[in-house]
Amino acid sequence: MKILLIEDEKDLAESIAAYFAPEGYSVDTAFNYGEGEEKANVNEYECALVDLMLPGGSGMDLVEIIKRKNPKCGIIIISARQGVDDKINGLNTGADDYITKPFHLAELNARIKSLMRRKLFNGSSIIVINELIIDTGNREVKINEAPVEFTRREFDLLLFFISNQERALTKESITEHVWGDNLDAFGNLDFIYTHVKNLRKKLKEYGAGDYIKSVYGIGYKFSLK
Amino acid sequence: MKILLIEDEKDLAESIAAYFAPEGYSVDTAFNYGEGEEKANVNEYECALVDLMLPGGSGMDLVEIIKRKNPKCGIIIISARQGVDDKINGLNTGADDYITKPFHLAELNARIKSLMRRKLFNGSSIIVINELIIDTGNREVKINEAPVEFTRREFDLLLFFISNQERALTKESITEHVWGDNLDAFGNLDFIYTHVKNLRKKLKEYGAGDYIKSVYGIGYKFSLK
DNA sequence: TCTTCTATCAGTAATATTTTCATTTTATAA
DNA sequence: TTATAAAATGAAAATATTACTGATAGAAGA
Repeated sequence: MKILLIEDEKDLAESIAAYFAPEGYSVDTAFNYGEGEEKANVNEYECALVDLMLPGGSGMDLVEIIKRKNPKCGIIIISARQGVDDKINGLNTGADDYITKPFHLAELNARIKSLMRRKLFNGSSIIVINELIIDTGNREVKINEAPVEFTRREFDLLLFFISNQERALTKESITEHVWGDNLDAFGNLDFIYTHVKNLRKKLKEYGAGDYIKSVYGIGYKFSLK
Repeated sequence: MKILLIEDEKDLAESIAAYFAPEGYSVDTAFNYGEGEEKANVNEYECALVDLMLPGGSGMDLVEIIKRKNPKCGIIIISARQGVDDKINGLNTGADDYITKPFHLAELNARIKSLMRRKLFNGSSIIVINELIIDTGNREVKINEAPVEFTRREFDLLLFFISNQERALTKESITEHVWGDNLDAFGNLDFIYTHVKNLRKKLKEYGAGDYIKSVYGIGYKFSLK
């Protein structure tokens, strides 16, 4: 996910960028108004973090510019001010959330996740399929109300299945989407068997239905029927 | 739960009241010394949040007044000062906890919860867990009747653990509560390992049980089982 | 100053995850 | 039915992640 960070305190900007790198976010930093405007116009971001007090102009104006250019971009205002008025102003110009300094990066992270969730699935990223409840944001799964731990691969695999329900998926396409392209160009795909096996086992263990069907010669199909 | 908030910064007071309303706390606000004294004398509160710097007098005196009137009332000092001396003074006059500005409402909330938990143990500030005797007021610990010295961090860590028995605590939440916000924004949490190590060592040395369990991938859990 | 406490680090251990592999079972077409 | 390819299975090896330890240097207090 691409994030635009417009913040003149270099230390803070660096901390944020460093914190989010392992989260898989790529953070583009602008240190003043002009830089922020330029980057916002040139690139497409899914999320922008905008400080209100910037050299060269007000963050509030940037919020409007970003929103006009790409209405889908989620915007979080960062501010040192405490007043409630600013909060209302910020949200009225199109920002989606507001956080005041000082803050914990963990909290900023939570807010970004929550925002993305709201954006992506018009309200929530929680997918309910019979006895399965999948929270794509927190990567948490519940089966019959009980929380169940899935490994990274298991979760991604499950997610790929449920976002392609009732369609036969080739092993090639599964690997491509779940494992990405850092795979030595379609050698041996047998490891999928093991992962499907583990996923099925875990689903069965907690009493979920037998949704993952094998499609001989092709791959698999997630089907409720 | 009834909370008395004595704070002259109106914005902050409003934020606190607004934050706690949905938590089910009813917050009474006083904006200066006199108002605070009057409310404390008229009503019974389970918890008081007292700013040290108040128009009309020192919050420290209010702490004594409140404590004399109702010794069961939990008191958290709010202060803009950074010094440790203040902290010690505050705790000696009868306050139970101390939080410095600026702080996150979530942290204040956590401290109130934790304080209430400690109070509930038996009304006094002495917590007995098998061979452990912890006096939260004097910050003294006895193990099998023998007094044992703990450093500040060790004591706070132990206290946080026993206030959250049988619950897995993430490293993040531990740092947030024990180290507070004077931390360079949640980079590396490895130092926890050392403190847990030292705490475990000291407990073991004096013959206490092995109560601090590791929870792989999460953090720790204080458990008597 | 000297001592104690705290934080950081590197090396090691423990645990979890992913992949590989040999074997067995199953499905399909001739 | 039978030959064959595909899929499932369990175990074990290879990786990756997380936790622990001891040493140490810097910070804070006495």
